[in-house]
Order: sequence, then C-alpha cells, then structure tokens
Amino acid sequence: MSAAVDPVESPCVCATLRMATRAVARIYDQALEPFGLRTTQYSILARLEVEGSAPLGHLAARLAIDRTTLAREVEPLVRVGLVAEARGEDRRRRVLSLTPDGLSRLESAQPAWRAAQRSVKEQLGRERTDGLLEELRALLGAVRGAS
Amino acid sequence: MSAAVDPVESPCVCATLRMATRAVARIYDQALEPFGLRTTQYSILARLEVEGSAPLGHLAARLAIDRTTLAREVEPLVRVGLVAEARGEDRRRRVLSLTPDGLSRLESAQPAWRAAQRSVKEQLGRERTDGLLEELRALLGAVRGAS
DNA sequence: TGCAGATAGGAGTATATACCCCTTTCTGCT
DNA sequence: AGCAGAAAGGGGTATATACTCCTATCTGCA
Repeated sequence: MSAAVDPVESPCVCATLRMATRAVARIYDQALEPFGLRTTQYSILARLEVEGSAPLGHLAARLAIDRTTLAREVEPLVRVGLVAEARGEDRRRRVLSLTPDGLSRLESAQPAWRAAQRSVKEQLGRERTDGLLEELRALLGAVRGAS
Repeated sequence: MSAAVDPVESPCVCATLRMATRAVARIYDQALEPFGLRTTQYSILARLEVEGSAPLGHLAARLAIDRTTLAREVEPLVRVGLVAEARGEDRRRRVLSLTPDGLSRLESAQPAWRAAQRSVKEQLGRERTDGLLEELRALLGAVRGAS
C-alpha cells in the first residue's frame, strides 16, 4: 500500500468523522483484543454494568445505536455468556443484563481501555481531547431527531 | 423503542466518536438516498473526481480507509458502472477511475450532499462545526501510525 | 540473469451499521 | 370485553469495517 500518501482533508463533516472514528477505533480494538472484546462490545458491557439491566431498545437509545444494530452486536455476547437475556414482565421486552462472566471480563479489560484512552489523550492533548468530546456531544445533541 | 431515553455521556473517546458518527451518517445517507448513494460511496466518487484515477491502495490511504474495506465498497460501484477498474502498468495495481455515469451521478447528488452539510452546520453552528473539523483532523493526524 | 524481499491486492471470516417489513404484545378507549 | 393503534422486537438484505493469510508482481542487488 502507498503508506507515504497522507489522508485528504475532506470538507465533509461525515467523511471527516468517519476517518477519525476509524483511526481511533483501531487503537481501542487493538488494546482490547487480548481480552476478546471489540470496542462496541466493551461499551455495551460497560453500559450494562451501569444500567444493571435494560431492555434492548432502551439500551440502544442510550448508546445512540440503531435497535437492530444493537441486537446483532449483543448476539455474540450472549453466545459466549457475557450477557444474559430474559423476557420482561412486558413480554415484548428482551431484557439484557451482565452475567458474572461478563462483569469479570469487563473488569479485566478495563485497564486496557484506560490505556487506550490515555494514549489518545496524550497524542492529541488532554485539554483538546476533552474539548473535542464536548463538541461531539453537542453535535450529537444537535442533530438527534433532526432527520 | 424508548425514544424518550437520552444518549449517555460516555467518557470514551471512541464510543463518543462512534455515536456522533452514526447520527451524522444517518443524515447524509438519507439526503443521498434518492440518488442511490451512501455517504462513503459519495466520498469515493468525489475523491476519484479529484484524483482522476488512482490505484486502490493509494485511494485507501487518502480516505484513511483500510485497503480491504475500500475494495469491498468499490465493488458495488463497479457493478453498477459508476467506477471503472483497470490494471496499471504495474500489473499488481488495480487502477480506479470515475466513469461518465459516475461523474454525472456525483454531480446530480452534489446538491443533496451540500444540503446535508448545511443542515449539520446550521444545527451545531457554522463556527463550531469548522472548529470541530479542525480538531478531528488533528486527532486523525495525531493517532495515525501510532498503533 | 536470478533471486530475496518488498509491495499490491484478493479471499475468508467476523463484527458494525441500518434500512424495511413483519409478528407479537400491550394499552387505552368505547 | 373487544378492538384500534402503539410499542418492542425479529428477520432479511445490503453496505461498512478490518483482521489474517495468501498469491501475483515488481525491484534492487549480487
């Protein structure tokens, strides 16, 4: 591959977001790889730890992920026993929760996640990174429901 | 789905990037949908218009996309005749270029792209959006090759 | 000239993403 | 009690993403 070629400066908000996301996701995925987790899987486990247990759609809204997307991402986590699913009182609801295995996996991967986070923050700068996060949240808030 | 639930404020750079990217990508994809293009496809066509023609790996580096990813994204574009592929002098190289159909499709979709772009900028604010783009580019530059 | 090593790309596999359309289940109103 | 409409989710399809391992080709050097 022509590694000497620099990425282009796209004027497109979406393309630029995607480029940055790809690059950053790679870092996190590599950090989490020894623990058998992808970044999104880690996010799901971490979210479930906070929520305790939550129906699929609720969790999807929390993570700003499409419902069907989340369903497919949860699948492998259920398969390997990190996440449990049960029907709620409202039997339409598929309630997800962390299994003990899921919790310990999450905890064992936490240092790797922190290392990736630290690495990114050190490379861009702590303040700039925090500022960027603020702006990304503002963007998310601004465009949500605007479609 | 529990539409009343707000997205969570994740401390994770990667998760936050992904959330924002998903939300923004949806806007662009919807805008481009009448023209039968996804955001990434539009980016590829737009990039090819600028580059004239480029080997797959070169284009991938420009777009900060993994080579194999780009190959799979180019496939449908070739299939419907928007992009042409040919072997280069160096016969390992798969040289891509815009077909006349590709060019006219790109041009017809351009107003929709501009509308999406404008919509996002208006929702976050023009200056903030530009600042965000700067920071995203800085992030991309900072983490590139750092893995 | 010939070969070692580098480079471009292809194939297989797995997750990530989201659309549409459908079924199941529930809730509110009559 | 019964039905209309809303809500939660499942399944099909298609693109998006990237890793690993593999082949084909080229280039530089002996």
